Amino acid sequence: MELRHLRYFLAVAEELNFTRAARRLNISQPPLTQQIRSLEAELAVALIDRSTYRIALTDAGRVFAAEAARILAQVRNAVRLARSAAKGAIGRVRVGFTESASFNPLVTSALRAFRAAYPEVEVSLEEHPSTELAMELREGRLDVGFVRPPLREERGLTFDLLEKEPLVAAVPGGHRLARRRSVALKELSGETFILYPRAVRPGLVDEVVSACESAGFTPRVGQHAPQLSSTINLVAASLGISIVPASMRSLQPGTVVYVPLSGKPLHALLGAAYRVDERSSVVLNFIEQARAACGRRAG
Amino acid sequence: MELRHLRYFLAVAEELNFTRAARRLNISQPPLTQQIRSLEAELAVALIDRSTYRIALTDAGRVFAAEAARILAQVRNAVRLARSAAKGAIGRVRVGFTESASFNPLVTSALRAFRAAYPEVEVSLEEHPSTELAMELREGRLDVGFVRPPLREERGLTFDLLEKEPLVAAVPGGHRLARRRSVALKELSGETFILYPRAVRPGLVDEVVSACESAGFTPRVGQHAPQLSSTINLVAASLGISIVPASMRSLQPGTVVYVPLSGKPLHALLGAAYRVDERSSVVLNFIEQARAACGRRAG
DNA sequence: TAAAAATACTCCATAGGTATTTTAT
DNA sequence: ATAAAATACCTATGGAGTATTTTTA
Repeated sequence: MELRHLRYFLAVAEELNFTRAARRLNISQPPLTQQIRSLEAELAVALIDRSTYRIALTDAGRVFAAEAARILAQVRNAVRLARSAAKGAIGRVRVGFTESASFNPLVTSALRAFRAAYPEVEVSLEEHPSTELAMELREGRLDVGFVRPPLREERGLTFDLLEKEPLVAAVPGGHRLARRRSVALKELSGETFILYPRAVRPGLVDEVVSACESAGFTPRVGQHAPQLSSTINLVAASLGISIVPASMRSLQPGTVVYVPLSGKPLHALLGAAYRVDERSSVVLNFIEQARAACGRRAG
Repeated sequence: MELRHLRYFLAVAEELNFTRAARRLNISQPPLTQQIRSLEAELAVALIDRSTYRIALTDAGRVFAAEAARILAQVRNAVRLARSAAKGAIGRVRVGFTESASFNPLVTSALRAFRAAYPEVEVSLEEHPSTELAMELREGRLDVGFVRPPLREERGLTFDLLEKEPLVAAVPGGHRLARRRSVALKELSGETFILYPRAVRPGLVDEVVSACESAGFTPRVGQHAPQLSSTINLVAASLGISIVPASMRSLQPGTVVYVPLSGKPLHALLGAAYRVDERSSVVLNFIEQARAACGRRAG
């Protein structure tokens, strides 16, 4: 059986006249009769009652005509859906982000913009440590990652830089530097630092440590914190100070003061990572929206 | 587009390998490639990502494969439904009956038996005066009618006799004949009769009137009742007596006594009427069931 | 290099056309 | 007598085959 049989039979069922149906189908009457007969032979069911002058549908014919109409409608719908999917207007995008990225307004505004532009696309969100994100992306369990470079292994991944965000010092409320409008990096040389394990967040740690070394000292690490948010909690508990991306300001547990750094600006980079061979329009549209959100923010 | 394209594409989508898919489809690989390409050309959408060594589905391909699977399942279902309908196992039968037939246990047991045998068939029931039933049947608004002959116009209709039911006298509770085990027709010559208008129920009226005339008197009609059930109500109110089918015994409003008639038996006929050119298996099955119910009752 | 898809052709099955007959009213 | 479906026969499109080349890992 082919769709041709359904199209032809539906025309006959609607016209109840082979000659008119054939005209409507732009074929001649004999092949139409032929096709309907072969359909009936395949089903082993009479669809048309030819015993009367005006042909009529049998019970089976009525049932089959209704089904044929549904099937043909579903075929039209399948075409529509495939075209939508090709344009990236339907489908799914699996987005991952590191904890620190989740505090950045750019990430949330990119998500908002994408949902508005592509309401039919399902967006799933997952938080992972930076090191895991690269693996999830390469192995196809995630499509896009909001990350801070460098990724542990960038093979097979593209990184689009979205934002260079200043780093600021985070100090407890009562700290000697808490009232300052800005602070030079070397003024922190005597402080106890709270940092995250290098294994899980190499980019940010390397940036901070090498900057301190440029300023002439090696930061004394009093405590490692597994999460950026727990870093802030430990700072609030006066266990030390830290250096964090400016967007962390939105996090205010107890009394933590964020003091801009003076001197040579230090930045945390934020961007979107995705597979170099990514071809999904949904995913490419998502990255496009993220870049656009970034442009609006910059401009 | 033809179902062939869907079948072929689904095989490729499942195997992710043209050669294996072709083997599964019992065709060679080049025509399969050819058909998939022509499908993609018609949709103007890439369904398969051929840029890698192992081919992959595009987003659109995944969507289309899912739709293709649904469509093919629906085609299989359409075939199944058409075959069911041809056997008369699904569909609809519209049954009409006269008021007097509705009191007959044969009618209700035929309906019960049919519903048990063909649970998927929708049965609609309508009550109409005998004269209307014939028209409804001939014009195709009903499929089967439980009627008492003669139909006003039987052209185009077949009548299957199901039962010959004795007629009995219906008298008020206090009537002189109420205690009798049986009564001869001529004993009713002095009574006032309650009959139904001949226009709406010719069969029964003619039977009764001609029987009375054979017994040597013309029944004196005191009252016409539009319904058989109102006839019984009028008898209960002592406005007269009547002669009704024995199955009316199930109707007992107030005190009405049904007395068998002695002498030459008088019968009301009950049967099923349907179009002579009826070809619906559903309807033919229904009539078959009615005859079977009748046989069980008789045997 | 090996495995798989694409290309180039050949062939033939069958969808579709034309002419005509049969059927039902 | 007429309208419509069925039959008979023919044509040619395109689906499928074989052989080969190209591509990619």
